[in-house]
Amino acid sequence: MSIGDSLNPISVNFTLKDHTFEVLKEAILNMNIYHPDADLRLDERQLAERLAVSRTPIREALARLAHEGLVQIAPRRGVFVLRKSRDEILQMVVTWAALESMAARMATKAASDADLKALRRFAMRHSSDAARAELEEYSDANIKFHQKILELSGCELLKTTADGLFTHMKAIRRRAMGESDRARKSVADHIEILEALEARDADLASRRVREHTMRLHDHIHKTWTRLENLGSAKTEAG
Amino acid sequence: MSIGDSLNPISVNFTLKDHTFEVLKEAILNMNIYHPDADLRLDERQLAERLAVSRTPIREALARLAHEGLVQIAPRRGVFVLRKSRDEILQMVVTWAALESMAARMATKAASDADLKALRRFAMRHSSDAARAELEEYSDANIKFHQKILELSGCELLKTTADGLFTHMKAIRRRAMGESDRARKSVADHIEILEALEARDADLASRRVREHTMRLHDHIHKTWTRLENLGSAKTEAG
DNA sequence: AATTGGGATGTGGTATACCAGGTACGCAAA
DNA sequence: TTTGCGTACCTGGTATACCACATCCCAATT
Repeated sequence: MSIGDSLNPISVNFTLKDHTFEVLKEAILNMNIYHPDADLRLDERQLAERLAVSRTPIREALARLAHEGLVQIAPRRGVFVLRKSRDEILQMVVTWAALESMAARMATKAASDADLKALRRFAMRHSSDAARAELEEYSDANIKFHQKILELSGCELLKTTADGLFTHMKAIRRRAMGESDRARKSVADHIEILEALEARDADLASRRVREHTMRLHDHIHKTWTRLENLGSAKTEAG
Repeated sequence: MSIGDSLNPISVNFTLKDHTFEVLKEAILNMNIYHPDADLRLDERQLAERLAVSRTPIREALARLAHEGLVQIAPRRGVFVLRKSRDEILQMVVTWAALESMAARMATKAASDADLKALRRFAMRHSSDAARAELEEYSDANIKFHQKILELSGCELLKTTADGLFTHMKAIRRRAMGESDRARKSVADHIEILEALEARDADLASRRVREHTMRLHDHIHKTWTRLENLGSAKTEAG
């Protein structure tokens, strides 16, 4: 045994551009973009100064954010955080449903029994006291359940593509979870999805995932008439 | 009715970055990246000089290409055109199937009778002589048919997301079209999809689109054992 | 002859200066 | 008071210089 056995390559791929991207993304997600008089303008020079880097990495990070749909770059006018309209959110839910239902279909073949057992264990952890559980916590677990299905499909691209929507879905699901009796119903749905997966029934698993997500779609369609309310929770709490 | 109704903002968003992106993308797609000794390295400075712009717009274009998966940027080592493995191509087909089958489902509700009539007219145009038709031409029509379905879903995000895969799918479909009896079978599939749409049968339309695309998946899975052959057609022709 | 260490060279990463287009505001004229 | 215009300033777009790291080559050493 040589010393090399315990040595792994150091992460050498660190770039300011990537770091800046993460920081900005986090900042945007944590700011209340739906507050009526929130400041949505991002100034390249100001950000550069604030993060103590030059404009170059800032610009590349902003370009990436623009590609992900978080900001809009208006040439010579400014960079603005993008408010999602209700319709855009609905489209994201539909697209998510498309990806995850296909993932479920494939998972009935690709996932091992051990995988499904682990998934069931994970889902059950929150089944008994979902209503009383901390919403924030359950919401995270909820998201994770859906991501797990995407992983179990064995198709990385499905997950990667969904991850692009993940940022938005996280906020959406959290918001919707607190409404009416959705948390309890959600748990029941998850169990049914699990059973379909365990039965290796591709059509059924696919359908249940789709219908589960589309219920979120319908819920948003009915209740989120004005999007400005999206960010109000945080505002009122603070 | 005011004059404003017929006035759209003039395209003032021309930037070198965008233009560079298009040019590079076109160039990459037209080069035979699967040729065993193709030069896959892209040099920022060389490209800048060749296109008579500075490195800045080149870099932003390359970053975008990297995000789309066409190139890989290795810090301080170089930018390389990415060869897709068979497995990655298969994943793209699966993801495409997920998006388009959902689109078909929605199209059964969102598309107007006139839309479907136009789609049928379009599909029929190549039905009679698909086998004899110029493959290149039919392949384009084939892609267009699928894109139309995505459009008819009324969900822009579905189409946008699929467009990200479009670049690759185009090459894949074209390559696969010339093999065995796929062209003729493809036409028959399209007609069946159309009939499901016209019957406003969401489940059926969704299933037929999925199975149609997954047939492409299976075909590739079986026949494309070595990916280097992907680019050989052009090489042999030239 | 094989190995190794250092420097030359090339690459993308970053910082910065400058440019052109866009906005806003104030002043002047009607 | 309203309208028109001009200017000052602000923004992102672009060009360019410099930096740190990766690689390759060659000479010095064993």
